[in-house]
Amino acid sequence: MKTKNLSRVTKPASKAAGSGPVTIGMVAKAAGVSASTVSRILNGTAVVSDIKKLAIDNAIATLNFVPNPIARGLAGGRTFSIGVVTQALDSPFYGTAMRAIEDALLPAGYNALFVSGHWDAKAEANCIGVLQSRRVDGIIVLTGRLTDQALKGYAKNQPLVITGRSLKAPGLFTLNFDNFEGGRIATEHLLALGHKRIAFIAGDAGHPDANERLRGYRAALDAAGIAFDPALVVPGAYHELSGLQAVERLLDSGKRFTAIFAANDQMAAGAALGLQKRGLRVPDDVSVVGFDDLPTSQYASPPLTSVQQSAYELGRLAASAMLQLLSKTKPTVEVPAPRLIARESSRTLRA
Amino acid sequence: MKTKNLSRVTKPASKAAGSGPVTIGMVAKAAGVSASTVSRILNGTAVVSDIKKLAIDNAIATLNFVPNPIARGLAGGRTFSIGVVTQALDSPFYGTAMRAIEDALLPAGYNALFVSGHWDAKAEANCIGVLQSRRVDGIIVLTGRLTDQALKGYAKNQPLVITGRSLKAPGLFTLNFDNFEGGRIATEHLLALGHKRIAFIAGDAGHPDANERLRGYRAALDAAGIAFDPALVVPGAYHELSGLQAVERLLDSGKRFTAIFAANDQMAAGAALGLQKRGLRVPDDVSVVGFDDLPTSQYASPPLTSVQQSAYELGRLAASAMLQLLSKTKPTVEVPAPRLIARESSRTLRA
DNA sequence: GTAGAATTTGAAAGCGTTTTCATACATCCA
DNA sequence: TGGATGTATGAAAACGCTTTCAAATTCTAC
Repeated sequence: MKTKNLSRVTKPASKAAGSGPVTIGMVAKAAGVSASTVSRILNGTAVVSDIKKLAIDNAIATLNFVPNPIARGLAGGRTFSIGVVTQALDSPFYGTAMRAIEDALLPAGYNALFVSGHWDAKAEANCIGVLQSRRVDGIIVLTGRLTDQALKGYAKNQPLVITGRSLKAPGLFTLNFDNFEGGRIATEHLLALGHKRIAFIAGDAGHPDANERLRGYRAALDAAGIAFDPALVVPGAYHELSGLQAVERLLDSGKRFTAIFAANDQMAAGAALGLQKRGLRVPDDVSVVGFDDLPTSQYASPPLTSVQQSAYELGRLAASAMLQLLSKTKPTVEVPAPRLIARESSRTLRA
Repeated sequence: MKTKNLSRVTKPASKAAGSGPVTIGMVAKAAGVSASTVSRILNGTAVVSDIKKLAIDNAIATLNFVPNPIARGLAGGRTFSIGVVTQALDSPFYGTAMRAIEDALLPAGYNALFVSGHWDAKAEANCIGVLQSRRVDGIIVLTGRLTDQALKGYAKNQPLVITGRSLKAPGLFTLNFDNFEGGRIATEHLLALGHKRIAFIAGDAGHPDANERLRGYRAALDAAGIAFDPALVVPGAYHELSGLQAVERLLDSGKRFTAIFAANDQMAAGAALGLQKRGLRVPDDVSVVGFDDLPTSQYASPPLTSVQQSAYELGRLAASAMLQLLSKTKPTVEVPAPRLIARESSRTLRA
């Protein structure tokens, strides 16, 4: 009764004389050894004679045995699952990163547990609580708002990989994309096209990424000998609507500009729409550059020039760093440098 | 050593005299009862005297006890986790559905385990295997390619909720969006605007949704007394690029058309881009209608007319159906009817 | 050939719950 | 008052695995 709906796993309904799922004990019996020995080869925790190993491998194969992760978790303290705190399950950027994480973890025998923090430190803390209660073996935090201090604390409980910041602590590995450089090259691109009045739609101020991108924008301006004009910087919130509103505010202010650099692609899309609503063409009247290079940006109308920040790569690296952390080796991964993908939303300034 | 990195959960580091996580035994001792009794009030499986209940509740609160889901899973056969087979972790549509599922499951004490099937029956079967091995209490399959037969089989092992098809079997609940009606109203909308030559960019042929949408398109045409023209139907694959390619094929064929109905928004976006690349304006030269009403479609240039299929609602309903299934009540949820959201990508046919 | 070390193995003790089973009371009705 | 019911509780047995511990075996070296 208790185990009624826990059936054997891989083959919905096949041989296996007994009833219910096949256990390590059944394998042991079939192979003529003890359960301990089976466990040992399962985990590689000790050498067993070749003859027994063969018999066990055989029994496992014929019985179609799959170890029960729940029992494994209870007994061994490892669940072979990695918690992933993402900010939004439905974000195109993080979605891609999640896919990469899954792709990297599954072959290693780990499962990912995705939860979303909704860009809120409190919710994130909650997420981590949930994940810890599920006894995940490690946690990957995609960006997020938790303080460095809190993160360091969590890292004491299980390995932690964090993107979007730089931090050093035991059991913790950070993976930081060079947002400053990204902001710089995007601005540089527009400058090279002859633009001098470049508006910047900022990201959320509480967000380190956003601030770095702004810094990059200013650095490029500086390098070109163009004075920074605060009136050309408008706040945004990383979603389409805020990009649209930012453009309206900009236009209403009467301030002149020939290009817009938005701190992410979603705002850039909103900005492009806002421009078009006011009868301005992209890129003929105003050039637009985004950040992130979302998959859809390639198919926007017009296709959006953007700073490539490969979400897939980020996720992949985060996952492999976690795997390395779990195997007690020092992670060696490194985030690729930002790259500008020029498309049709930006063009040389018309004379 | 073994339990070194499994710490208490909610408060990173606080009271709790002993070491490591607090267990049901510690609660029992603190409350002066047996572990069985604590378990009983935890699960509500038996009445306990008010006096003891109070003492236990108290002990739980002060010790900050959180039951270990792993142990619960082993002993009780329930893991309080629901597996979700999505097709793509990074799809805007399914992303939203996943968010809804998480939103609905978390308050009920359940966690979602997301895995992706990549639109491949074999991969999906694999996913289900993984989920079953994790002993999830139920599985939600978002659309997917598995056969009805296979699904019925899986439903024998644990409750199953499936979207995108209609099927009856014990332990199984389906949630079907009316794709036929959606296809019909989208086409009707274009007809009402005066269009007569309406191209259709189809979805993947192996996909019931896609076929239903096509059926709806044909039905609307029929009702308007317009002959169906196979040359106006081009295949697509539900992503932007395929929409773009479909338009190119259409244009190259020389076949005349004044409107395009794409079987999803992503293809509609690609189609709009393809049109613009060839110097055709949307909606002035060609009207475009999509399907799904993705959040970003509102901010496309121009904003896309689409059939609203609320992914959030779908996810929410799937989750609550699952919860009902788990509590042995017959699910009562029903999918809302399709609704057309008219935006600027479609307009009356110019004389 | 044997003491001692090294290696392979199995029995048994957990891991933290749920659940069964039996016990100790309280309650009821005649 | 006494048996028959019923009800609240605790002890102990699962759940399926890992891991410790000690025994059994094999090897090494003198």
